[in-house]
Amino acid sequence: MAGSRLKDVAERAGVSIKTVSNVVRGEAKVADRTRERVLRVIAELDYQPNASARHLRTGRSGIIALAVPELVSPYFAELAAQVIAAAKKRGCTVLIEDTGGDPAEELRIACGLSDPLIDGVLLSPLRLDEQVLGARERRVPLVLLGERSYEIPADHVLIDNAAAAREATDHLLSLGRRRVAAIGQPAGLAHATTVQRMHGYLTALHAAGVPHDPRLAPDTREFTRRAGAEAMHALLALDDPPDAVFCFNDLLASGALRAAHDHGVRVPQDLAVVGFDDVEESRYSVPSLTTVAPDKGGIAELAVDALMRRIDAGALAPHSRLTAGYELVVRESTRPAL
Amino acid sequence: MAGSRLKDVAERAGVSIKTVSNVVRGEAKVADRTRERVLRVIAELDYQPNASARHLRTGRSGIIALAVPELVSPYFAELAAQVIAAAKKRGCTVLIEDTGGDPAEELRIACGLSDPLIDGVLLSPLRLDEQVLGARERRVPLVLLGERSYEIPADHVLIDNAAAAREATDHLLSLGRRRVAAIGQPAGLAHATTVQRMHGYLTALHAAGVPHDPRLAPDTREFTRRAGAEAMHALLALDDPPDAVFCFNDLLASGALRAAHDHGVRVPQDLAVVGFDDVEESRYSVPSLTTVAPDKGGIAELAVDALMRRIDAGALAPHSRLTAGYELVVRESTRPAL
DNA sequence: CGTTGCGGTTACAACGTTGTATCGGGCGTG
DNA sequence: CACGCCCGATACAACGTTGTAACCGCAACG
Repeated sequence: MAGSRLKDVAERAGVSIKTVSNVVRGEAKVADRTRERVLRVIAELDYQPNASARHLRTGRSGIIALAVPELVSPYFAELAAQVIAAAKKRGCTVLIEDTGGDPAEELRIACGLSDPLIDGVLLSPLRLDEQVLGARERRVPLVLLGERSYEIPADHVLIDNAAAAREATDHLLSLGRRRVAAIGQPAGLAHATTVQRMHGYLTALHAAGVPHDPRLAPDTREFTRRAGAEAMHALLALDDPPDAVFCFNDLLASGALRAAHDHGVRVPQDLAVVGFDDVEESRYSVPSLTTVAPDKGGIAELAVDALMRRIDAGALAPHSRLTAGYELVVRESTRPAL
Repeated sequence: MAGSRLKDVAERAGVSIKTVSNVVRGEAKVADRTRERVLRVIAELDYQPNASARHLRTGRSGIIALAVPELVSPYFAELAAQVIAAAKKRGCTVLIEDTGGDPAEELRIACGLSDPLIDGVLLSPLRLDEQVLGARERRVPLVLLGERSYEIPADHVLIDNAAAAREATDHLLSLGRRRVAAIGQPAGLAHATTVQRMHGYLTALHAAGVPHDPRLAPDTREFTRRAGAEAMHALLALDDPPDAVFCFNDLLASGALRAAHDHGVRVPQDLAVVGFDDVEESRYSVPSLTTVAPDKGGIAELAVDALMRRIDAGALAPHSRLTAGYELVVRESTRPAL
């Protein structure tokens, strides 16, 4: 039955409630004979622990929240799926929040949500100012996903965006391209991740002795297909348009491919394109997209582990900075046709 | 402070715990003067009700689960975002589960998850057999998303898949195409939604006097880009290949576009393509995709409303069958180039 | 033979909330 | 002036779980 409690099991097994509780959690010592009997009754009654009562007593709910800027963005959807899997492996459930990239919403979540049921939060902040974040009052265990520009008191999991961006740009340069554009430089104040990618891009250009033309790194409002298409459109309207472009994510790249097509520009012959994220659709686009593939599974595992450590350790333990891997996946958008 | 309880508020306001509880929920009568005083203290202490304690007492947690076959599938990600928004509007939170399309997992979820914390479940079953579902024991309030072939005792929200599929096929026929293929017919036993779409496709062919060629509706393992590409590949290898194809979702269509490109087949000139779902990427693919756009917002609203009614009404209330709208969006993949 | 120690078990209280029953006092009525 | 009534507020118990401390019987030890 659905509504069976420790008490029911205890009565039927002829032991005390606490003994059943001990068996369920495998904590204290229980004689083998007793354990077997209890386990049998548990199976018979299909006993399921009541999460709320447990939480009320222990302060642990086994629920963590994952807050992403946009769930409809394929990268975050893929990441969310990985986080759910990683959490399940560790016996907890994930509650997904969609901040819409709104800083107020992000702060609300960093402060523990409306819901005090949450054990901890994985936050992928888009625009949230790091200093505001550092000053937050309610200290819900928190792990940040993504690079941070400032030193802030929180664990975070990241990939080496600068190195990855440099590798992507190097790849374009190695094809002999010299007018290498970048799409993803934000109009206003910079998101830390973006800064890193821009930095990697500039470093690669510099190392190759290619001067940086600011017109090749147009301002980009958002990380969407539309914005990518608009930026590409503008780049192709230049007197001396680029022969390669590094897009800061795959959505931008997807929009860029689309715009190139509209202009009759051939990819990769006239324009080589590299993205970032390796979302699934990039393998099937026309042409398929060369992209930096962050190890999403690794990010999820590291993040969930870090959060669980933080939950156990309290706010005092030192903050960690964990780095996951990445890989440049070369596909048609930078490979000469056969 | 974070940890303030009814008791703290009560002491500070000089009233009993129960009075504070009454003020918080606005249930029983409280004198205006008392209410004001209590509200002021609540604000001062930033009191937040403890969800677990409340749930323990009332049996309501304010958390509903949404179970989808694959969160990484853009359609489900977009739907999930809509559901989260609809639930937030009604003051509850959504816990997302990824069943991986596994019938056992789907059944587990339909039976109330491992987590009895959940008030109710929105389930989008992929392969779960309806009769098994009807026989489930634990009656967690449940609303199904998607068409059901059998009469089963559960609320469900759907769109008229047969009519939508017919409209999509009619559109292809109206372009003068006569060898209209369909991608999405499953190999094994049929998913209800798929049956409906197949039915709509056949109805349209029949109404137009076009004979049905079974070779034009190849078996499809999964609803993925890869499967779409494979199916299209097979179709284009026929002696008399199709001049149009209706794909049962946008992922299949995306794969089909990709395969057409690989074969040097031009879309829409040589092959017109229609998808289903209207996921965002379909607006930006090359060529952009004509597709059936279900009203995802409407589906989410209807589903959450239905679930909340079910939670309130108990298992006894009659089951409802709610229909959301859809729309055929015509884009480049069926529109002659300018 | 009494004491100590220990493995196994139990009783009890608490977590924060809400439903039920009760209480007190001011008011209108007989 | 005594009575009953109703509004507003309160005390208490319960929801299902777990931490703490106590308990019991038995073996080993002094």
